[in-house]
Amino acid sequence: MQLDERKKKILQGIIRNYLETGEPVGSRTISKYTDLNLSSATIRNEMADLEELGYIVQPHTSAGRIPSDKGYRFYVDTMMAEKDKEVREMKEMLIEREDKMEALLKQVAKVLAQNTNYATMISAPTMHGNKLKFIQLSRVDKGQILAVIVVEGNIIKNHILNVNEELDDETLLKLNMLLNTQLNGLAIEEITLGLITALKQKAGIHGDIVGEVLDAIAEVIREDENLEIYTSGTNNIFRYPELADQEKASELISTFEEKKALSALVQETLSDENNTGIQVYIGEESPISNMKDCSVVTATYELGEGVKGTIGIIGPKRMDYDKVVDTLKNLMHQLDDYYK
Amino acid sequence: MQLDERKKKILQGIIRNYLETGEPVGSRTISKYTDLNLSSATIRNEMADLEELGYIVQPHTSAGRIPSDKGYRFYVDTMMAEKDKEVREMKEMLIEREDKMEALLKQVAKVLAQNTNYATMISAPTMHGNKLKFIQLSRVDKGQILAVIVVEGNIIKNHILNVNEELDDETLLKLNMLLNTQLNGLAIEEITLGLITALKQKAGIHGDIVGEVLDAIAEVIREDENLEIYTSGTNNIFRYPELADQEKASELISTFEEKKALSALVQETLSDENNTGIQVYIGEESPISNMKDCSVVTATYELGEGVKGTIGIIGPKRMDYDKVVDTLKNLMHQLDDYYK
DNA sequence: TATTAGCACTCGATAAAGTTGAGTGCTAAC
DNA sequence: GTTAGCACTCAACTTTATCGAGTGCTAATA
Repeated sequence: MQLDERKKKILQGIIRNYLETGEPVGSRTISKYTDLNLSSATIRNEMADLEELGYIVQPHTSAGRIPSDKGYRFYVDTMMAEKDKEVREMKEMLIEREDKMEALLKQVAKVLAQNTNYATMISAPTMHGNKLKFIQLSRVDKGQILAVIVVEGNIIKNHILNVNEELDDETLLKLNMLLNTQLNGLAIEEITLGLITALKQKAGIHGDIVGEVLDAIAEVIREDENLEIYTSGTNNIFRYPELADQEKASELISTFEEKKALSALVQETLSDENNTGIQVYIGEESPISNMKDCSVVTATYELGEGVKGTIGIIGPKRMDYDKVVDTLKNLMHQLDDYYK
Repeated sequence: MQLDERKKKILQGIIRNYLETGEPVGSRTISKYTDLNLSSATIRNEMADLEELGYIVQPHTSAGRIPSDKGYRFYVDTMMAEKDKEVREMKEMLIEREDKMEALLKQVAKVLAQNTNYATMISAPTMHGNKLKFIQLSRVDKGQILAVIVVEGNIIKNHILNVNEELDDETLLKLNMLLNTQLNGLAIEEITLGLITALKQKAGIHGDIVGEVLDAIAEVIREDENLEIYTSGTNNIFRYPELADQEKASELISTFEEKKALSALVQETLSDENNTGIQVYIGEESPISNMKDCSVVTATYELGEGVKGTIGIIGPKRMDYDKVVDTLKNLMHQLDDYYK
């Protein structure tokens, strides 16, 4: 049995209606709701077929039908390339520019949550494959050296080193020269053990400090691995009764708080090769088991030169996929423009 | 009518029992629970008195009694200066040192939440009254200058300035010298308009850049005003049925997410003059209206020289005040040791 | 052959009625 | 002052009844 045009229309009607109301959809509703002019009895027959095909399910014997994961998948896959809604409000809100990446990301998460009424997350861009742009050592105190490390994409990391020896200005200058000439322009992966040894040797008696700086750089990478994730709109889950019961809500909220779990989602999204930009995970498809009752829509944004991050929207399975996808697309263009 | 010794014992019994069970406490329970050897009838008489005095209330006619805010207040005020429990586990967890303040604070919030089973928050230390320690301008790119600002307490802020003019190394060095000699050691409040004008004049044609750096410093302060707050254990509120219904949970969770509201709490705590270190807000006493069904215990920590922050524990009114206070005291010692 | 009207049936949701039991206040006796 | 005893209260829970949206199936219709 195949999905003919009429079945598609009915399925679409069921899903649309369910997205709106969150209640199981009965045959009579569809009979009136669609422009097919069929009686409820006919619809019932078709619905029985659709159920057999696995697109819809009955929560209990005498109830209407709700979409199965397969049904949602069908809907998302086939019926989504149309609309072009305005998200002007968002544009305006984003215009309050923020120079700091962190603040910007938080802002994005917030605006997105407000706009969609779903929970949102955004990961800070990882600097995988990125190049060191600048290193600066400064003495801030006796025995304390501040190392500032700038990576392409203007991601800045600070690190304070405690040193025993007193360093005079001249030595510091030399060390700075050395580090910058040797390391700038290198991708983090390119800093090999051989290079490190050579560097230490050149630094002579101050090899220790060079070692510490390199450790700091390594730490920057390590830190980058358990990446920063900002969330917002967590309490939106209470808008959807199917997620709002205590057990589920508690689970979801702790998932949001414990960013580690979310990073699985980020990794999954970033690692996808044939990435068209936007992905939809429905129910069990999600890499996070706690989200089996949710759908997750993710997008990858890029701030030039491989600096990539992920935006995610988490809501009930009956989320408004059209709107969410549009919103994300729009947002990605915004970000592109922003870091032009 | 006054609280005699027996009434105190009964009140204490009621509160203790209620803290444990969360259920209204009846006269028979107290009759058995305490070592007073009184019948339930006598207890009933005493309980009627305690109710009249406002220390306990009946949720409905034929139920046991629960403590009123006044009852909790009495309990907290009088019965809290004794115990000395071990919080060894926490000590161990904290030993995994983190060099970055931010990570440390997050860690503290998390450990605290795990230890107490309440929701926790911690504010990053404000640098009110603090002194500039070090300023460094570096060229990271054509037309891009990185300004690193270090304040006492080793709080580091980065700021990228976009400049039109090309700056050569020598000029940069001069500017660095100028800024450091003129500004280092000054409290942020001491940078007056007069000083700014003088600085710009000295910088000559590069006055603009000095202006921008000062703006950045100003921004550091501004940023400091809407301070960083880290939270953890939000989902612990689901452990307490009296907070876990949808409406309350949703409100509380959005309060936690919207850090602005929490900052009211921080301000309140920090501004309290006769601060003995730990404060308890019961129900309506809290500066955050959404928390009228909670109790909040706050502590002020200090990392030397006026760098102060706030730790807060938010739970139900029937929270285990003894344990929480102990834990906080202990933690404050830890932090003291840490930044000795 | 596809569609539809009709009907008996199912079953969650809601309401109504009944039951239980912890807890109270009051009184009278100790 | 303390306590035993008793009638009373009332939230919580259980049981029963009712309702109605929705179904599957059958037979009639176009």
